[in-house]
Amino acid sequence: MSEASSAITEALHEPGAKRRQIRPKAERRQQLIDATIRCIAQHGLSSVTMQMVTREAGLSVGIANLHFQSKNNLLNETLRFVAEEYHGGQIDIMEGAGISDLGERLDALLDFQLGRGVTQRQKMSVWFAYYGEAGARPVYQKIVATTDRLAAQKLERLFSEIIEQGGYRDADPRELATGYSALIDGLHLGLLVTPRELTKRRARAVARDFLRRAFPKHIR
Amino acid sequence: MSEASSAITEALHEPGAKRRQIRPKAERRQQLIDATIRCIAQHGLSSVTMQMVTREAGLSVGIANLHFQSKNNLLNETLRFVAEEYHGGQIDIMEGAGISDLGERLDALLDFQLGRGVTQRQKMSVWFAYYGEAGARPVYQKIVATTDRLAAQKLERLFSEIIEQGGYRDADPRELATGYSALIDGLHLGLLVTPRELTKRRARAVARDFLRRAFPKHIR
DNA sequence: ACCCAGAATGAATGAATGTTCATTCTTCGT
DNA sequence: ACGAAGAATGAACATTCATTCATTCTGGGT
Repeated sequence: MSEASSAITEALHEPGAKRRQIRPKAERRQQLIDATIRCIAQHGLSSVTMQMVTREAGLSVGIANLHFQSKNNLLNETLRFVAEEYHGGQIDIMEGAGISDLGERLDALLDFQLGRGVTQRQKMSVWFAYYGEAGARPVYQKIVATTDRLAAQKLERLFSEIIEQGGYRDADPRELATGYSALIDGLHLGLLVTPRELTKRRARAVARDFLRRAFPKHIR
Repeated sequence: MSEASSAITEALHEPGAKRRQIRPKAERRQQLIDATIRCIAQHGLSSVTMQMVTREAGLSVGIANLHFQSKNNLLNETLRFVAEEYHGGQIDIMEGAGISDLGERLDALLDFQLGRGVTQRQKMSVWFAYYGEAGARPVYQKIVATTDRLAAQKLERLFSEIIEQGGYRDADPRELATGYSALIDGLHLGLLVTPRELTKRRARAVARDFLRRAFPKHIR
């Protein structure tokens, strides 16, 4: 305190002084969404405040309502972003992603789902924070539903191809796809809630085991 | 308003008039926990207020802080109740429950996990509402951890017995137990978030399929 | 019939939070 | 160099919520 602002002009040049910067709307929006994700992960969806988010973003409180109209809208857009990032990544892999061998493609999918990018606590926290509220908020259900359905269809098709290629008997692609998706979700949940019991390595092994039982010729 | 209380003594006999009742502490606590569950399911954990809960319970606002010391404590106790109900039910079945045949016991477990009692939207909502916050609140992790670990051990032991009895090769009880638990959690999540896509009937079929692949001699 | 321990009430309180908006500041085109 | 468009700020405001506590009421014991 004692060393602060001996002169007003001085303040602009002080170490901690943040110069007001003007940036395009899109950039600020992303900045705020990223800050929201970090806040949800650290404090939980129910205790996130606008002040918290804007401080985390290094911005003032007014700006959030400037770019998003309300807190609710900011939260919705954040969910949309996370959902599209997650499902979008999956879809890219399932559609091909330069991998022609179906077994390898499955492996790539598993890597994405339980690898670095997605399994960061941050993203998982956000994911389940919204899921937790989804029962009471149809808005959240609707936001996820679109991309979710698309990803489910792609997975079903991939499984279909694999089943045909491998000539697997008694394998229903829809049932297996539902099971696999649920298994991945459940593993994410375990990683989040009981990280002591379930390591990322074990989660991977469990998921691979599921795939191996279903498609033994394709996985290891 | 116009017809209300023409005389003070009258008020006590009016149709809507609720007479103050004194009940033992334990009963009031349960009453409040039940109301909390309904409120979380209907409005979401983040928008539950004390006024909401006490109104739902048909009691005054002061009483919640009389029996639980704070809102946080009420929420903690509610989670503890739900966790014990769910895991306790599972453990009872796995420990025997009068069913000697292991395959039938597995079926009973599945019935409990995806049957009427647990799959009620109410209970699922509550379950995942807390999970959503668990990443940021170690308290919730700790509350669930105890019963959760116990249930996991019992499941592992049940699977061990089945593996031995069936002489299944390449079946690791721990891995299978982790996978099955995760699958059930994931299915619950699907039932909650996308009830249109996933029916209870299909969820059951998916879970049975998992068990059949692992223990073909025991399941159908 | 009466009494009192303690259960129940709800208005009052203070703290926290979302939203607004008058004002300040940057940038860019001219 | 200048001015305008609009990006950014944060103090102020209204609302909502958890918590408190002085007061009222109930029912079992005597």
